[in-house]
Amino acid sequence: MATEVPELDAYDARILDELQRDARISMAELGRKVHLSQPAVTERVRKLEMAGYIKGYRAVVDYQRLGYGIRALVRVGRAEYARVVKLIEQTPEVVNAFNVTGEDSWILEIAVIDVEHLDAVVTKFCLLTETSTAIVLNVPRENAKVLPAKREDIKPVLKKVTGR
Amino acid sequence: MATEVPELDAYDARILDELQRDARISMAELGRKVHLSQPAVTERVRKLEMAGYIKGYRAVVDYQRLGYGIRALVRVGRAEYARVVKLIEQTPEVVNAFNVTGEDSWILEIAVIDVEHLDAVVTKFCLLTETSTAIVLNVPRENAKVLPAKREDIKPVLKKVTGR
DNA sequence: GATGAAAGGACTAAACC
DNA sequence: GGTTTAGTCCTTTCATC
Repeated sequence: MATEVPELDAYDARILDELQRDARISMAELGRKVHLSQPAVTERVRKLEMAGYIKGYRAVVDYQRLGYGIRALVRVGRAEYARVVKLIEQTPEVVNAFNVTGEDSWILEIAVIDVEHLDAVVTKFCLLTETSTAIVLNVPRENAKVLPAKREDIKPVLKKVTGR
Repeated sequence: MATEVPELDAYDARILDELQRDARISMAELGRKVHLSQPAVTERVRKLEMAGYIKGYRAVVDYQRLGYGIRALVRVGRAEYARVVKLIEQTPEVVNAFNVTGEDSWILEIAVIDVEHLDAVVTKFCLLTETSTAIVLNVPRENAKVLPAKREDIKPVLKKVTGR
């Protein structure tokens, strides 16, 4: 449900912001940044975790640096759901797998070493159904921070044709 | 360059693994897990950060819980590069923006509150060029862990037609 | 790289407002 | 909900092996 999130106040929003910026910040330092005492922020972070707003904390690694020279987005056509999921599970090169509406049922983000490796991974999915591969040239925005949704942030679309 | 990463040994690989699992683990605990002393892991983590293998640490938030009821992937056709980048910069709903090869120059991952909000965001890009929107139904794999690339992990493709 | 010691900072739990 | 305090644990920086 796309409800508002009235249970989150400005402190929570700032805490979520800071933890998305640097997840390894100490609770004492976080407290200083949001102007709360250390036990207070610690308790709020615990509640945000318990309520499922925060799912975890992850180190962000550099694919290129780790030897993955190519990132690609692979569109995969209609195929039996369970078969695709199983193949994804057997393919560690898939870093994100979206099941989506539309002609292409899946969009997979993969990280591979080189073209030979790309071939090996894409071929596995080609055996199921049609695929279409796009190589990532660059990523001007990656894993942007997300704040609690506020409906007033929606900028209404100006439609040329209005009713009545 | 898609080089190997010989400068990373098994300890570094385990450290990267653990920090991708839980970025807020203490250095003492991390040391216990990878069987190194605490000063030793601390130094290794510092080096991994300095060398750019680790780009940072982020809290992973739940879009749904934060009020974003819809995630979508928007394919955006050919358009002037700078104009697209500028529009992305002005659109906080874009959480990932991939500039890719192929007919669609961009694939954007967006998080929006509801259909009205989706309309507002997609329309901004429609004004530049053609777009195609696919709603995310589910995400069986999200931000999977990545380990240092090893060429021997590539499973060679069995081609039906072989040369000579 | 391990170990050990010492100082500073961070975390937890309790009492209290 | 918030703060403060006290005790414990963690981290950092030495030194030494």
